[in-house]
Amino acid sequence: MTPRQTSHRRADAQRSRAAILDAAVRLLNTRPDASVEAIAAAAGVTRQTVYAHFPSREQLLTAALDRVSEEAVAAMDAAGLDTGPATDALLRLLDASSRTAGRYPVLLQKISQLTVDPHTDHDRHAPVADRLRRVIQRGQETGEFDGRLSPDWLVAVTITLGHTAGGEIDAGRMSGKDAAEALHTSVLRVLGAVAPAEDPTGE
Amino acid sequence: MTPRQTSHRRADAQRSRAAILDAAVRLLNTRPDASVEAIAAAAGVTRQTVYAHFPSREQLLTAALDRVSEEAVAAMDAAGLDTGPATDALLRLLDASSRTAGRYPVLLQKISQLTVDPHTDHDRHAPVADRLRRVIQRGQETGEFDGRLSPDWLVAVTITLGHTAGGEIDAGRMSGKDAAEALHTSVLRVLGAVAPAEDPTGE
DNA sequence: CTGCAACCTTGACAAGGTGTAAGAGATGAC
DNA sequence: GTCATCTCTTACACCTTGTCAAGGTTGCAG
Repeated sequence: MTPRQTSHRRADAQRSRAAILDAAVRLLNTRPDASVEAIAAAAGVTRQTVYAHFPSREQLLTAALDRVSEEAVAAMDAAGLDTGPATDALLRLLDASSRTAGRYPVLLQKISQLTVDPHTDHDRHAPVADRLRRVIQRGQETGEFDGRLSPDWLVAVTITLGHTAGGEIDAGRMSGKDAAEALHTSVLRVLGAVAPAEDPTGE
Repeated sequence: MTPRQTSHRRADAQRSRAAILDAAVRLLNTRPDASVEAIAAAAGVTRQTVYAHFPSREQLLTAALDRVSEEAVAAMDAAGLDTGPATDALLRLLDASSRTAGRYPVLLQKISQLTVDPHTDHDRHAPVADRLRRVIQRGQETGEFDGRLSPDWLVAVTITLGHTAGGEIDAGRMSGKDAAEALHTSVLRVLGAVAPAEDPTGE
């Protein structure tokens, strides 16, 4: 039953899989507790077909998150992490992430935090975290950022602050512009950025 | 059916309610997806009795969280928020919160983030957030903290950073001591604390 | 263009969760 | 000791996840 994906016949199987993931991302983004049946229906497929591709609901969610994660990673890579001052690269990276995260507010805000397994979650965020860590480490080596806090902690903090900013926007407590500004300032402060432009976009 | 709690007979009803909440906190802390039946059993009560006191599973979780919240608020109030420099008061407050949060790691890490309603969640954290805001505002007024970021944002950031530190501990990626140290430093940096002792506990 | 393997679908089932209901029994307040 | 209040038992309807088997379609190889 399980499509073997590596062998003989996979044209329509691949198409089904893509349709399911597509529907999953779309539905879960507006209703994180959507049932497998609802996702199947939105994909124009039967519930059993979903189970033919994904062994459990959780694995389906994982695959959907991975898809979003790939999109985020692509946007980050397009931001040019290794060019220019680390501070600038980091801000570009934050903006790129914000744009992707802004496209899937509910999905990232809710689902990514109800993962059961801590190290599964860690693995999922790894590609994103790696890029962040690279920039942060570079900044620490060049002296742009303070080196007293460990890169791992700073990565976690940066991601968390990004989620916080997104949450404030979603809750309607901050405008997108204010949140981006507060996020920039806060991240730079935590990083101990020297000569913190403090607020390059403001007055 | 619903115990009226305000009128005539409430001795054993109150006792049942307390036992249920007690069991809920205890069980949910180790298994956030515990069923109502499991909670009822742990409380020495039937599932229907639980439903006699709490109309739905979600309201039960809310009540359990409120109980933990009260404990945290009590600990915070005992920390003496209005005495001494705001920086010291804030650090005392963080430690008090950490101690309470450390007692309910899973419950706070998981449950408090799968709340459905954003403003319900905001209300639940209100008592905690108010005390934080009071200290932060005091620090801003005395000039101990920088005033460029809004108190509301700083409150959200501080709570979030506390959750992050707790998460790193739970995941085994940081020791309690390291996490507390990183949390102190990070919060003070975001607040723009002047003369940041940077790390009063370390070397 | 025919065959066959891979895929999808229909239908049915078991297990477990939430929430509701009615009636009999136990318990505490007065 | 009485009676309202609370709890228990039993039963139900509904939804969701996950599994199974049998039959119908589709696409690729030859």
